[in-house]
Amino acid sequence: MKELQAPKGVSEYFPPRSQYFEFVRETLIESAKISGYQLMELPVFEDTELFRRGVGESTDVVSKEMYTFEDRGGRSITLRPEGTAGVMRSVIEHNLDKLTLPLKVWYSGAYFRAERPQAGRYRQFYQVGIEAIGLNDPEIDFEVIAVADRAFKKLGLKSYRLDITSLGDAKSRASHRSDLVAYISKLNLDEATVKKAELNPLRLFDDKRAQIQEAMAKAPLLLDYLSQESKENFQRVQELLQEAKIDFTINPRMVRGLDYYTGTTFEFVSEKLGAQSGIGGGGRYDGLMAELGGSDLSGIGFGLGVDRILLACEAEGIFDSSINKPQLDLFLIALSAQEKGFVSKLVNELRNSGISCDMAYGDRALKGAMKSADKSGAKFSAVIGSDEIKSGLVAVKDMDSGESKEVRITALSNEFKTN
RNA sequence: GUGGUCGUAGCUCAGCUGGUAGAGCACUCGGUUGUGGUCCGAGAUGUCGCGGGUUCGAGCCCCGUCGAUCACCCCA
Repeated sequence: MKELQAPKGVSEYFPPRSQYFEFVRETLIESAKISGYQLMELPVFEDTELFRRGVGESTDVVSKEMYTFEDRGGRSITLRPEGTAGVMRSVIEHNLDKLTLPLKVWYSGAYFRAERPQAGRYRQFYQVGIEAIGLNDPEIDFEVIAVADRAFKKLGLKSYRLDITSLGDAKSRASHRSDLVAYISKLNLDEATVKKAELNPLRLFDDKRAQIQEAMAKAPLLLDYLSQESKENFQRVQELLQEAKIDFTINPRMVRGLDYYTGTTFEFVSEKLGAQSGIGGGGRYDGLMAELGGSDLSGIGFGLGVDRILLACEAEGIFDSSINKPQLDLFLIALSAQEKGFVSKLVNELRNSGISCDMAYGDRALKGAMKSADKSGAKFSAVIGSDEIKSGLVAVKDMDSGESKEVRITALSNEFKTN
């Protein structure tokens, strides 16, 4: 029989590491929630057309990394490679853009890209994202960046940096583009690079090859082409970041892989990871909603890579002691098979009243059962034998100090509620 | 997609110039009658990723394949 294994390049989280994954994801989500963002739960597959138009044909994501297939009705379906396009589609479809703006939503889930896997780059990966839709206001740009930064700081991350730039408005980009294309046309480039430049000349800026870096050293920068309004907006975002003491570097050569970005654009990079070091990124998108058939509203958002952030946390050693908290209040042990029924009934009642507890299953000797209690991370344990059932009293042992005290069995739920 | 490295018990790894597998951790049981985390003792566990080939003989050599990983690419 063929041995079954997970498809190539997917990330999986199981105990004990899954608790860290959960902690990371929930911390990211919490930062969005306390900033007024509300949940958006969307399908993992969409009409292929959505990503073609939303993300852009010229991107690698769309042109060679999508999981696209035909469903039984002959429709072309694609597993979502990113989150923003789906959110826009849903907002338009349900007229959410007619409500009070900005509309602020968060989302979390799995995304799919058919890339060659590597540490931190998976074919199914997890993102937490937010979108603030409907207003173009530098205060919102700041808020979005701050939501991400707050989450990273809350996690305890230290070795990361924030790069920001502005891609300006359509006019700024058009005038820059013609100069940039003229500059690139004078360079002596290989065929593949020329092709890349034709799709998106900006992408030559973050080519890692030394000769390209050199060739691009004197290329015209988009930041120098910003319109007055774009310039002022970008300036204001920087001021707000400074006031909030969020460190950043202006990186005029930063390029994002998705076509829809305009205006303020940013990227968080971990210094503890290898080639796949981008732990989050995002930016403003002016034309996206209109492109997808909605009203011509602007928006800004980010996607944070949960897998990579977990990797960064581990690389910084922040899970060594702090997070591994006990999960249970109480662990019960039946001394012999005689008391098992009594204990399992008691455990069920305690759980009904909201006490987190577990019990020793199987036929382990007391020593082994105590070991299970220890492993469970329970704060307290109690052994129940015939004496306890007769007297109605049980010794509840504090697993840290080793001390125990007598508690009435019927009073157990109150005992732990007050704790 | 391109190039490189790696793949041995649940985990981390050792295995000399090819002679038919080990350590530590974890796990189970025990150290006399109902109490874990330390200590001591005992025990179980591997088709050496998979499939071919070379050889009297392969975990060690060759080819293929799958997977992981590093860089490019791309990006979360």
